Amino acid sequence: MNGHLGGIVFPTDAASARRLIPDLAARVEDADRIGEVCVIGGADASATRFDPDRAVFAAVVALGWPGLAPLGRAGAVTRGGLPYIPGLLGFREVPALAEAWARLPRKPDLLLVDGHGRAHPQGLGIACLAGLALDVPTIGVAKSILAGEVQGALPDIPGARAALLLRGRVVGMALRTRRGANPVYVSAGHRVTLETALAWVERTGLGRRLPEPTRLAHLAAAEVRRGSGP
DNA sequence: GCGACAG
DNA sequence: ATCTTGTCGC
Repeated sequence: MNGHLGGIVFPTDAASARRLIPDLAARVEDADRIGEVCVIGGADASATRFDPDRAVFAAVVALGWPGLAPLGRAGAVTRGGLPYIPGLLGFREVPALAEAWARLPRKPDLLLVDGHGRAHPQGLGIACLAGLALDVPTIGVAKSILAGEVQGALPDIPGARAALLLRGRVVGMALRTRRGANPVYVSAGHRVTLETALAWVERTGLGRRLPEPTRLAHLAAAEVRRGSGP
C-alpha cells in the first residue's frame, strides 16, 4: 500500500518523520524537468480541529491548459495519521493527497500544492514531499510564512515580488497577486525552478489572491469533508 | 530557557 | 486548519 508513494514509507510518528527529512530533501530536484503541460492540478486538504481521529480530507483537481477548464477532481480521507506539527505537514497530508491523486483518471503534468515547497526549515515542505511521492513536478503556494523573512517592502501592486530569505538563501518569493490582499508565498517544489513556479502562479491567478488550481482544490477538499462526516 | 511555528 | 453573517470597500 506504499509503492505508489514514490517508494516512501510514510512515518506514523514525528520522530521518524524528522529522521527521514534530510534524505528526502536531498532527493528533491531543483532544475526544471517539466514536460508539455496539458493538465495542471491543484491539491489541498481540510481537517476538523480537535478531531481525535485526525481525519484528513484531501482533494486534487485537474484543469486543462491553456484555459483552465475543469477536467476532473478526486477526493480521499485518511485517519489516524500525524497531528499537525509545523514542519511536518507533508507527512500528515500527502498520504491522503496521494490517494486522491490515484483516483484521478487524468494525471496533471504539474501540480500546485497549498503550502510551502523549499521554503521550509529543512527544504522539505509539503509540495516537495508531494512531488517525490507522486513523481510529478510541484509548486508550493502558501498563505503565510513558515520560516525565513521577506526582504524589503512589497508594493501593493499585482506582480510585485520580494524575496523570502532563510539563512541567507532565497528559498521563495512573496508575490502580490491582488491589490489590497496579503501576498502569497511561492516556492519551488520538485523538478521546478522558483522562476518557473512564479510564472505558473501568475499565469493561473485570474486576478484573485490564490491561483485557480489551489483555490478550487481548497473548495473541493471542503466538499470532501462535508460528504465524509465531520 | 524563550519565542516562532505552512495547514 | 476551523469557529461563522453580515458588512465595509473597490
